[in-house]
Amino acid sequence: MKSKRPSIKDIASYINVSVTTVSFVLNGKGPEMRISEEVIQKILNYAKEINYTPNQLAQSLRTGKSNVIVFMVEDISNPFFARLARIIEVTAYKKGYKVIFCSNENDDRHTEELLQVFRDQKVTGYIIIPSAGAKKQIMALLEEDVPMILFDRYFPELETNYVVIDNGNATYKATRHLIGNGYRNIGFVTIASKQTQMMDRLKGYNKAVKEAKLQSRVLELPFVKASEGEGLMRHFFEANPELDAVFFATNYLTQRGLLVMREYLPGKLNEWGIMTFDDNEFFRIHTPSISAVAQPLEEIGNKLMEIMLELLKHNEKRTVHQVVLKSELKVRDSSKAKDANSI
Amino acid sequence: MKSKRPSIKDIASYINVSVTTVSFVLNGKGPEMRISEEVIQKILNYAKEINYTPNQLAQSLRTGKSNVIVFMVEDISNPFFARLARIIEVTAYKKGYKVIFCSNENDDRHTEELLQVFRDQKVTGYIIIPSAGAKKQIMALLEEDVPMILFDRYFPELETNYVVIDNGNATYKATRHLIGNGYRNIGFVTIASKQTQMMDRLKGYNKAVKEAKLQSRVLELPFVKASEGEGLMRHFFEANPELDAVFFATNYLTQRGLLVMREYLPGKLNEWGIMTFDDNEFFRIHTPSISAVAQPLEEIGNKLMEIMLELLKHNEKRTVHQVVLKSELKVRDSSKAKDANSI
DNA sequence: CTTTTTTGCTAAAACGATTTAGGAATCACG
DNA sequence: CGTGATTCCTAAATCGTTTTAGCAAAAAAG
Repeated sequence: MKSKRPSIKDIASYINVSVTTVSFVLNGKGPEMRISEEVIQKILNYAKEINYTPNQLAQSLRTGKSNVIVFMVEDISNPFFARLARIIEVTAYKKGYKVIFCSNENDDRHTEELLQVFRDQKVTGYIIIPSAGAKKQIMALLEEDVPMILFDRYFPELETNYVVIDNGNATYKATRHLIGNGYRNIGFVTIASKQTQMMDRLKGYNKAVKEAKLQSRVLELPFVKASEGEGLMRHFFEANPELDAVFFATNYLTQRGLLVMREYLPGKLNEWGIMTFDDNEFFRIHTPSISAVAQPLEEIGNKLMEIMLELLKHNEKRTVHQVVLKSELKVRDSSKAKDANSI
Repeated sequence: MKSKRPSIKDIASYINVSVTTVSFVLNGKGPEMRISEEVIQKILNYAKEINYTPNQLAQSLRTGKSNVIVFMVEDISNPFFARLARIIEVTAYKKGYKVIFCSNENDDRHTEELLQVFRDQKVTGYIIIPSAGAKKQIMALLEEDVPMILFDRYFPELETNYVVIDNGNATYKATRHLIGNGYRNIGFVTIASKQTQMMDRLKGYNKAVKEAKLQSRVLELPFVKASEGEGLMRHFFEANPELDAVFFATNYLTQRGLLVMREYLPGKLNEWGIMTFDDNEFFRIHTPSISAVAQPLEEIGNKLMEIMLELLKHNEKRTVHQVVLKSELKVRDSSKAKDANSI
């Protein structure tokens, strides 16, 4: 019952031609190789009839290409990445590629280990959020000349393909929105990081604040355990009693921050202006609903795959694809002028 | 520069033995095959020295095993699945397996298509949340006798491995908890589904309610678009003004439900008892914080991989692994007796 | 000193494709 | 008719492993 799946050989012997011929035909090289129309048709028909699909392992072994795309993010359980993964998945499968997801935990060694594994697998393409110090590994990949796209962040010194968003401008605008709604002492909570996306966000905030002649109040959390981060946030909030708004630079920080606020400064939850980077379904549900800079997930995912497919088709390294997408400010309750309420 | 990665052949010619010998040694069959200790050591040393790793494609082609584990869920962007994915990922990579994630959208055709793709790939093992009508496909896999574990739900009629949680009991207890805190008219919002996990939850609720001689008030949402679901929920809430608590049977429903409540019955948010199945970071952050039945994610993930590795080692189909894990009730503000507040 | 057994290894086929180099017929042309 | 071009196809190598079957030399047994 468990009949082996048909191979090229089966087709060959049935039609009474060589496997070479069959291979040519199935790869569309029939005409080019001057295989007669008659034979071509016979092969194609029979292949369809027995529902032939090539053994990808064999194909990969021979060609050195595996039809596997690696999608490496910081942490696949982060909703932002998970949703992106979903979008990537759909297009990839449609085009006959499989996707391997993995999380590098923003750790360079981990990144390196994973890449090592994949190198052995002749992975066809990489979509990567590089960890902070992964420049070396990315350069190595560049040298290997395998299709690769960075996203979320990139190394300005490297000529890589990338898809990012306008972090600076988005943060600038969101900060201005807060200012426009009457907030004057806006805290900015971010993590200490030299990575492009975080630097740009900080710059955007500072620009808006300076333009408005307001004071910049930044808390740069060292990359620490959640619990410690909460302590530092609390201290920051309490040490700056004049704060009337806070801007969290990533969704992760917002989660922490909201908890801290509810715990220690419950009154401020509805009083302060609150803004976050990276939207999330729960920010809509939260009371008050949280205003957010929303990354255009669909667009990012589609763009990534568009570029990837392009790279896979004709790997012309002449053109580097560098895309910056616009993000959208979702204005919700948390950033509206509170005058009405503050009776 | 781009030196080819070493193959078994390189080792063979360097040591001056046949590839057969090298293969035996590298597969630990040296002693068994009576390769001299001296040669074994030479091979192992050299292999380590040049940092040899086998070409998995070739290995897979030859052995018919691909070292790829498929992890199929409803929707990888659902936080519950994403977090589980993360846990699976860690163990799998540690053991030298790769994981391919995919989403079947709880759609049978989609499940079938995906499985078709994977069958061609000689996937080593499957961890699957089956879509409602995927019994046939699961049976087909069973026949192929490839390692497979279902989770979250299963088909009682099929003798498959599975890992699930005690849906019935957990819901029963959570409902009793609500009752114990003084709630008397508890609505149960679920989706119309004959799948084990949903049926069990409904049963658990009904049991608790009946035992307490309370009335069962169930809203079974047909599987519809979010927007329609919200309309139905709203109607349900308004048509049952005597409600004083609501139990959402999945995290997805809770999201919708909280939005509906905030929109149309804002007063009830702090008044009603609220309980949800599937915990989530945001339920902690929410005001009021939402009580939840938390699935033991770590345990589920670990158990799945434990069984999978077991199956991969000695595929003895004699024993079927069927595991039911306990879930934990996280009591938060939303289910505490509200008497104090209702001045 | 044969014969048998054990030791220590290897040749070659196989997995299922792709691709290079070329061969046999047929045809065209002078 | 001889030569060259064209048409249509194929043999065989290759990718990097695993595995079966077996061989030569040394050791043990008789």
